[in-house]
Amino acid sequence: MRRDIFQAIADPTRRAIILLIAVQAMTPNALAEHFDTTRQAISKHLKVLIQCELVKPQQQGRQIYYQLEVEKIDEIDHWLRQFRKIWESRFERLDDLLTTLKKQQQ
Amino acid sequence: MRRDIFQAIADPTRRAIILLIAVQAMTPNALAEHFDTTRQAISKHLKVLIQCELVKPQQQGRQIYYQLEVEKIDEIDHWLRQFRKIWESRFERLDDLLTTLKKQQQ
DNA sequence: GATTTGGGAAACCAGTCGGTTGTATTATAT
DNA sequence: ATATAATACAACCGACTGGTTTCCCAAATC
Repeated sequence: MRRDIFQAIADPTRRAIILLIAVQAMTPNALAEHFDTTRQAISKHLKVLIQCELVKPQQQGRQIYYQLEVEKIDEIDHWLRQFRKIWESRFERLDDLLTTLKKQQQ
Repeated sequence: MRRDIFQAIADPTRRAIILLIAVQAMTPNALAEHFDTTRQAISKHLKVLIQCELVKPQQQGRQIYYQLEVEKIDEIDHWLRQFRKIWESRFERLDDLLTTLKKQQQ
């Protein structure tokens, strides 16, 4: 299944998970305590975050600490920068954007 | 229905729409030409974008030009800044720990 | 006034999502 | 060796998503 970071951060629970593990790596149980859902639901969210490489599991005994892959957050930044670049030069070169978009779709 | 900007930009077609109208306001028909879907599908995407105030319709005769509400994009930036603040303060805490350890060695 | 054109709204469909419950697996503790 | 704890995995469910098709409305054109 195709996962991308924008889909990953679309869910508010996942955004909260990201902020939590930004402070320190955490286990599913520890994370679940901060939410009003089951541990299994959190596990599913973590699975999504792993699939788009935002998060990395680190086994430690029978516990699994999930830690953030910070660099991945830059992909959001990248899109924002692309957007701002377009916005700032919005009166020039619509054609350039169109060819860029076409390439990205391929 | 509760809409938020993160859900809005989760869809790749909507992200492309945002980039397109960042250059200039466009009508649904004009937008649809750039995608492999029907005008109605694009209209639905625009509806989502309107609901979370990323886009504003502007009637002009029987055509409706959709234009971007740029400031709204800042909400993404805001979350990123919040995230980075947390991430950086994590290292500050590490620094504190390290200086504490250093003091203890002296 | 009839026709065409730009666009919205509704009904429908298959696929996905976020959640639950239940079961399986593995590491620690007794 | 057995019990317990931490977690994954699978099946299921209702809600939502992105898409299509069909229909309707209003503005422009003839």
